[in-house]
Amino acid sequence: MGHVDVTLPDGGTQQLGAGLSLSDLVRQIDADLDGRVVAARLDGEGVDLSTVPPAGAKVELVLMDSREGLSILRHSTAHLMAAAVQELYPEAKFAIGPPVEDGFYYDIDLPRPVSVEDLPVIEERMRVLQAQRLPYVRVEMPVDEALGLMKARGQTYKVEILETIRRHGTSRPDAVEELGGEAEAGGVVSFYQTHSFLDLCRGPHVPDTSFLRTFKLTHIAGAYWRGNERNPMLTRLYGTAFPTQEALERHLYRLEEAKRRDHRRVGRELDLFSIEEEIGPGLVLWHPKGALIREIIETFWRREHRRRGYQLVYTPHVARAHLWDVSGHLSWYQENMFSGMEIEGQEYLVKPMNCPFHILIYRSHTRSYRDLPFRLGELGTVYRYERSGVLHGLLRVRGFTQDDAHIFCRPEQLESEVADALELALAMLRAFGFPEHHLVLSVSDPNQMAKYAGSEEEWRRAESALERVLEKSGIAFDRVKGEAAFYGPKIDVSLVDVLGRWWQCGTIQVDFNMPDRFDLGYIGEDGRSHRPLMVHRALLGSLERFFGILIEHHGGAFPLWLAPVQVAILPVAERHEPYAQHVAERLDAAGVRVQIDDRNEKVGYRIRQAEVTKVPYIVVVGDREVEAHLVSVRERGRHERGAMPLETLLDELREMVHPPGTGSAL
RNA sequence: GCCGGCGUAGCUCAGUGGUAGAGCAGCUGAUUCGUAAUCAGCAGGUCGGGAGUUCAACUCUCCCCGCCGGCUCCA
Repeated sequence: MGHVDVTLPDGGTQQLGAGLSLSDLVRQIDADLDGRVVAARLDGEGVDLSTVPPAGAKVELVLMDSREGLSILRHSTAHLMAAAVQELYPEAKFAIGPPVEDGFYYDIDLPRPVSVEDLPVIEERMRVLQAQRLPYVRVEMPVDEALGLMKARGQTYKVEILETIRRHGTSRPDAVEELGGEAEAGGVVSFYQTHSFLDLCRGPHVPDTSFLRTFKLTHIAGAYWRGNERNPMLTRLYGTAFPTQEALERHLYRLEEAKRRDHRRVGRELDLFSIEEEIGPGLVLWHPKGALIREIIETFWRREHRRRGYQLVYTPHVARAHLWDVSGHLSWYQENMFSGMEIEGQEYLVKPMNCPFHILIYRSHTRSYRDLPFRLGELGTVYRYERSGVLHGLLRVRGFTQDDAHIFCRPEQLESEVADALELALAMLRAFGFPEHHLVLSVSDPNQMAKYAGSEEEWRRAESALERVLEKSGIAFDRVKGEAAFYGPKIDVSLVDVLGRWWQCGTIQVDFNMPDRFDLGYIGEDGRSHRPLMVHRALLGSLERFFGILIEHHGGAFPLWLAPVQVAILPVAERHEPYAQHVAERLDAAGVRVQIDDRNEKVGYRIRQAEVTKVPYIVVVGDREVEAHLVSVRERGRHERGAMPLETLLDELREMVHPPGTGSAL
């Protein structure tokens, strides 16, 4: 018997007896790895462990707890779930069942509706199957044969997928370019057999069900076939799987943590905002404490913008239909606009965006090149019709205030304007406690230049200006082709919150369309009229949404400068109230937001109240403090710091109660 | 919008066809208290809205409103 030499990722080689599989290789390398390796990569291609490697192959083992291994584990679990569903519902038709961020799902066309009560039944069936140590057997066959097989089994969705594959050589024709062509039309496809469930699937999979450790079916949702609402609605069964019980428990804990921080819950508990059915969905009431935080955010925002040469404006909430016709909103945005109202025979529409108003301010005078860059900022409230199913607390609403600005500049000023806007965006986010960001550059699709406003030359210059800004920033960014709006390329800024979630907030967009539509101009050094460039930008996005994110990030325990009540003062008994009043006045004079809690309750009760409402500082004053002119300080989160002179506390608070700086101002 | 679930007091939730309940919050009183809930009493609900079935509906049916989880992260 001969043997083959395989190369391992560490550069070493292993000899493997001819005809032996990768499973044998794993056992040969280290018996401890057996069961922890779920699949392998052969020369970069994912394969099952049952594969027999050819001589000279480069082998990488995929461990269960790696990102890739976890996906395979979940994907295999999705097949197990499908096998269980097929047993319980023989007429079920299967669509797709991929692994996702937190687990996996399978979209299934079921003969009757199922609810969460059915999940334990399916899960139980899965456990029975799992215990049988069923193998995942790979079967390859020509596309035509596969089509015949799936047609015979009535698996209409699989038939559709196979027809796409036959036509395009891949299941996703739009991705052909990225994948570099993939298989030739009329090629071979693979199936995986688990118990009686045979599924069209590229793989790889774990060798058998004993590799699956701990899984849980989580919820059910509807999902359109191929995400298109003209297609039939399928039942999507969600589940998750992990290599260990502890990992599953960590995941469940994280979900609970997210629930604890949910801004809808915290917003109610801390009395920050509400959304009332009588007013309408997606329309927000800012209660006094929430409004106070918003006011602090807005004041900070205005200060930072003035420092950087923005001029702040106010504009109306409605405008004549004609304006929206000129701006083009009526033709490409009308379905998102609140319907119009008629006044004196004229139709008026509620604004979904602020740009036309800012443009008219620009156009209200003849502008000279000396006026540029001309930066207009506004906390502008807009209304947009969002479909009822997508509304979500403060994060997706119908009425919201954008921290909007429009910059009119000369082409040669574009790069520095975008750089300044990006710098401001990042500085603002850092100030609110978000040090980590993600940047995405969206550029045109060179194959579809016809659909874009502006010339190819303008696009090329703008895109390279944005790209240079990003490169100089030193922050990693993704460049996505074809994601630009028809009117110009853009940079999107996402923040990363304490739970590691990404939230897109900021956006900086070049616009080649509006200046043309409104025929904007400026007089250049040559005395002739030129078209200015226009940049739309928002940093926080919308105040409503940003507030929601901020609540969840801090779990309601806002940093000192944002806390609606910064210091709670608790007199131990009635006779200490005059002293409490004195302390409050001193703090108030230093710009600290204080509240005396002199309710007829024990100190412990009031401390609990202050802790529960996330007040950052608690000051207790009783006989000892009155006598020695001290304050007893306690910080949010159970730190009792003992008595200190009022001056000491004042010194500590004086700086921190105010908004932070944002570094380099212009 | 669509699929599934939910809607009882300000909040969290019991109540499976026969006179609407609890805890917290609120109000009143007592207590004057030292670092995460003092005690007692009172008040609070067209059971999301409307129609129907029934001797009788929070409970069963239908319509509407709202909320929650989702609606292509490559077969």
